[in-house]
Amino acid sequence: MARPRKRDYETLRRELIDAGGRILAAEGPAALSTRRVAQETGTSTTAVYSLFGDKAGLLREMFLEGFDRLAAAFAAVPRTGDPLADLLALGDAYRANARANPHLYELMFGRPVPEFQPDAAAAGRIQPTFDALVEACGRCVDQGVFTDIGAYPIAVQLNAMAHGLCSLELRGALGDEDEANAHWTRSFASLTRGLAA
Amino acid sequence: MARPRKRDYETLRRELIDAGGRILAAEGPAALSTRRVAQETGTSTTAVYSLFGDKAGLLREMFLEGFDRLAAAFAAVPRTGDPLADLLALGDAYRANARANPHLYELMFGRPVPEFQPDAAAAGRIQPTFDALVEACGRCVDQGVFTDIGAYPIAVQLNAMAHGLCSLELRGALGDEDEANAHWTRSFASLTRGLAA
DNA sequence: CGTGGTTACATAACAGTGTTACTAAACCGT
DNA sequence: ACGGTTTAGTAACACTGTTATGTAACCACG
Repeated sequence: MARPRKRDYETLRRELIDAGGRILAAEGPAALSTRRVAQETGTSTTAVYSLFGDKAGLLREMFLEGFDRLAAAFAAVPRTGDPLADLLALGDAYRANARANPHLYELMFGRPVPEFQPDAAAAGRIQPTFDALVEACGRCVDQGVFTDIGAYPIAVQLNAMAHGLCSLELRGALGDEDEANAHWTRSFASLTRGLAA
Repeated sequence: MARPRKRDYETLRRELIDAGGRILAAEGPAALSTRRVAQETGTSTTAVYSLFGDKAGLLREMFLEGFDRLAAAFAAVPRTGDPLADLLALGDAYRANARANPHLYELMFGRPVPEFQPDAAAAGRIQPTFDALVEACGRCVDQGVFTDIGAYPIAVQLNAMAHGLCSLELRGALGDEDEANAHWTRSFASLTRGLAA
């Protein structure tokens, strides 16, 4: 009935997203063009527009891919009997993910590409990963580690601190890796101490 | 000896920077083009390239303009006998400046425009405003408000928290203004409590 | 009082971008 | 075999940053 697709719909989709991620990581947002990702995957710009509708659509998928990776990193954090340690482990996972995918991190939490800013639907995908943080905070409250001002406000504070530190570190403002480590541990020590019961 | 300048060198320079700021605030980074700022100031793109060398050069000046405004906001914060109150006032000034100039804030601390990222010289201009924060932290340490882990590490923690909260708020992730206010006060209450002696 | 030289400025061209018509190609039901 | 329908690639449009080219304005000098 119709001309068959050269590649599987899903594989082409993934190839384009991956190519975008590779270009973004290797050469930054300025090099990320529809022609480039199309050429990189051996197809034409039409693919981008039929699959994603838009360059923003492609960026949206890369954005979501970034959150999938973060969610996977969070899921890999074990749930021990020490909720505070779990919380700090989540922070480490957040940081490691940001360092491993700096450009995706910028795409997710910065605003590096003017063509795209997360819509409500995309922002909704953030929720699950944030829920993991809230859940861990809730366990800290339940076990009396933190004073109960609500798990959500606590999560916001930790999130703000983690994001702020990531921003500074990715910008190189936290010195070398040892210094950055020290800033991270000190910062979360202060904050969790202030949150403690 | 030569054709005289239509406008004063400095005034044209300022007009271009202001036009850039206006466009950035009104229509976002996507609308910020050399043709546009030139047209807006009644001149041609040549002015941008002869004065700033580059679009990145114009962005650089806007970036520095943003820091000048932040520095002015910091300078307007009075120095009372209560260093902790002064510190919180600095935080409020930081937040107010970010809310008043959201696109400049993105240019300064986000990475919204791919054509430009702050070079070392521009980054050096950040120092004075950060020094004001370090100084206030130092006074807190001196008066025994904070445990002495060093004024600089303390400033980094406060800076990270402030930037993290600003990012979340500008993204609309902190709810309406009342909720955002609550998050700000709670967060700095926790952090300063954790830093307290 | 011309006139040449030097500088300022504007226009237009170049390469590259996102985006979208248009056209060719390939399959499958008839 | 053939025709209809869907896919995919090409090329065009309007835009971007950037640069080269041409023109206009002034002043020193003859």
